[in-house]
Amino acid sequence: MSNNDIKQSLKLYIVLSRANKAINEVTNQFFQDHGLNPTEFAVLELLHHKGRQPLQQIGNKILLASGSITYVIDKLEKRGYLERVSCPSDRRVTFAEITEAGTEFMKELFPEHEENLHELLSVLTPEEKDTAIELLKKLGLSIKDLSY
Amino acid sequence: MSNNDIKQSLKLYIVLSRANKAINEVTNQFFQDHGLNPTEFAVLELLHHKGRQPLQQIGNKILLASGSITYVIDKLEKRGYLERVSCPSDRRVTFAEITEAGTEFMKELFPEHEENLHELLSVLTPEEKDTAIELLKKLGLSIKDLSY
DNA sequence: TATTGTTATACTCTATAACTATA
DNA sequence: TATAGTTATAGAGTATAACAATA
Repeated sequence: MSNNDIKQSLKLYIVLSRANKAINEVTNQFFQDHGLNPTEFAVLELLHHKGRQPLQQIGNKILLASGSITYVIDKLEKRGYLERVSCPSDRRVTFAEITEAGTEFMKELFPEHEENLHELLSVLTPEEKDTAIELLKKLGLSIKDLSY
Repeated sequence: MSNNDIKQSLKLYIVLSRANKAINEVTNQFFQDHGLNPTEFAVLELLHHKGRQPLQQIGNKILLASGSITYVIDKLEKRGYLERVSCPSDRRVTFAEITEAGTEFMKELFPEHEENLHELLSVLTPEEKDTAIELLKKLGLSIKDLSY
């Protein structure tokens, strides 16, 4: 493997990092303008799109320890965006369920989030986006596989 | 603009985020194995490749407030990887300069970092990497422009 | 007056460990 | 015994504001 191949990989890493960072700066600011941090948005998005979830599973999906989940869920519950619901069949389990207010909030927020992203990515044609999606998907899956 | 275009952009955002996250999990672990966090690696990399820098400018380049820069530079100085050098022509200014030990450290670390990345990206052919570089570079630059 | 860097302080987020209650 | 969630606690990293030295 040549030195040029190494440099090419480094270059790809740099442009990938920069593109990701540039997008995140915009989306994180958007979340913050609406009183959320990225973790909180991730939780609300999960509950909004996938329905109520046991706290444990939320922690697994967004990679957060149980004590940290309690903290995040507390904050969102205090703001009225979700509520805790006991599981009748297993009384150890608590679901987080998005409230009416939380649903309204996400119905407003999520399409705006999508449009922000669409605008940020507008320099690429639909064909270029398909190409990028294919390459990045292959890359992401491959790296996940390598990690196991 | 159609709903499908919006969904395509969302999809691109998701695969981009995931690929980036997958890479960062590996590189951050690599940094941590060598006693550094990503910010500290970024500072050392800057000094290693671009030479000594006024503290203020380091803060600008890696987006850190002046009080936080003092904290990071303190930590790296205590480990012997850099030292503070007064600027003779403007006595308000302090440079951070990488030491011999820091240089040796980076001469060992950086090629290993590059090889790790190369392996992580090995699922893509050189041609695919060139395509990805071109698209992501265009994307990153365009978003930066949109922010101003 | 403006700028550089330091100090002191506080805050946010996350992890860990001990605990309670269920299973 | 094992699991779900809470509580208490600690730590890392960052930001802010007040400050001293210098321009």
